[in-house]
Amino acid sequence: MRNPSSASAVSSTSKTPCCSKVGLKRGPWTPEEDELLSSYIRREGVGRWRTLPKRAGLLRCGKSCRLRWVNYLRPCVKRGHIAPDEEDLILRLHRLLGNRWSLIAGRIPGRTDNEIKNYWNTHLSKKLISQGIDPRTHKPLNPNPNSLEDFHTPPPASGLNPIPNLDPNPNSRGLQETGVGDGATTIYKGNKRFREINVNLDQDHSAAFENSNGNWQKSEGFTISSNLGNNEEGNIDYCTDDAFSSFLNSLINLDVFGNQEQQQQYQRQQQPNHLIAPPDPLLNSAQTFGDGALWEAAITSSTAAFSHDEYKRFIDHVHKHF
DNA sequence: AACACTCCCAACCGCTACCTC
DNA sequence: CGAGGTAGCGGTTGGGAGTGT
Repeated sequence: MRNPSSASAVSSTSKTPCCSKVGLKRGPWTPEEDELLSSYIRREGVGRWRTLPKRAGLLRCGKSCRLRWVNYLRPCVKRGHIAPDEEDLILRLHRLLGNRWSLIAGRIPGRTDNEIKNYWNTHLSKKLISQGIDPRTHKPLNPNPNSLEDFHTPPPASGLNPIPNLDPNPNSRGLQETGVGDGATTIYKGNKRFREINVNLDQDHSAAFENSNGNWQKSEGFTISSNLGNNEEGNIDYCTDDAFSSFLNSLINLDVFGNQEQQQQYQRQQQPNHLIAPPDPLLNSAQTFGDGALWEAAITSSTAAFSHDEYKRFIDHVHKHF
């Protein structure tokens, strides 16, 4: 969209981005270019982005082609408005993960990191600010504890809003080609890059609620449960041997139940003469985890079989924000 | 109708980590 | 082990659409 001129000017700096080469087109993609790229990838598959443009007959850099495919042309990309349940999930994931857009996107079927990032920057961050919440830390902008009631938001009209059923068609998101939207996402643990299979949130939800009816304390201990690994169709929706994924989902589920507890507490408080501000669903877990002791215990438990370095980056974030 | 302003989001940039030789 | 190439990430930009005056 920037620099809609057909050929970019070569940067005057020593940096020479791949698409700044003379003769390569930049700016908005035309339908013809989209078709060229789509048909080529349908034929040949993704990968080798560097040489793809030439082979596909495109006057674009590979980087631009990849972005166009990942963010727009992939069949599994879901267009349209972010649903309220998706928004709720983004908020919770962002509080857990920070600006790890690709990691967040990997858990919201059909949404790209770019889309989520844009939505966050244009909608959710402003929404949180309007509620008096720091969008970076999810903590009150005003640290004065006496002002907590000012930023508390009323509970959702529909009541509890646990991790939603985001995708009515479980087959609509598959394990496809490699790339950001391939049903897997790249995550960083320490200095290592890992490929992580997307979690089917529906499965997680059912597992979470199953636990809630029975023994959801399993989640608290972040035990890596093999029960989460398979669904009835036998699809690999959950990477059972990826403890980090399991751990993250445990956090999400724990977040849900943190909300549940707070919501129930709030409802109990909604008796006459109990005009206490409702708990902010966005702060519940922060409050639940309080000084981070529970996080520490949970992380220690869940990482028993893994090196500390692998989780360091994630834990740093957790400690920073909780 | 014309202009100004704001918002949205597709696309690009710079950086980092991994891979290959 | 180091250099170069590649892929992917988060941050940022800016044109177009929408809205207000």
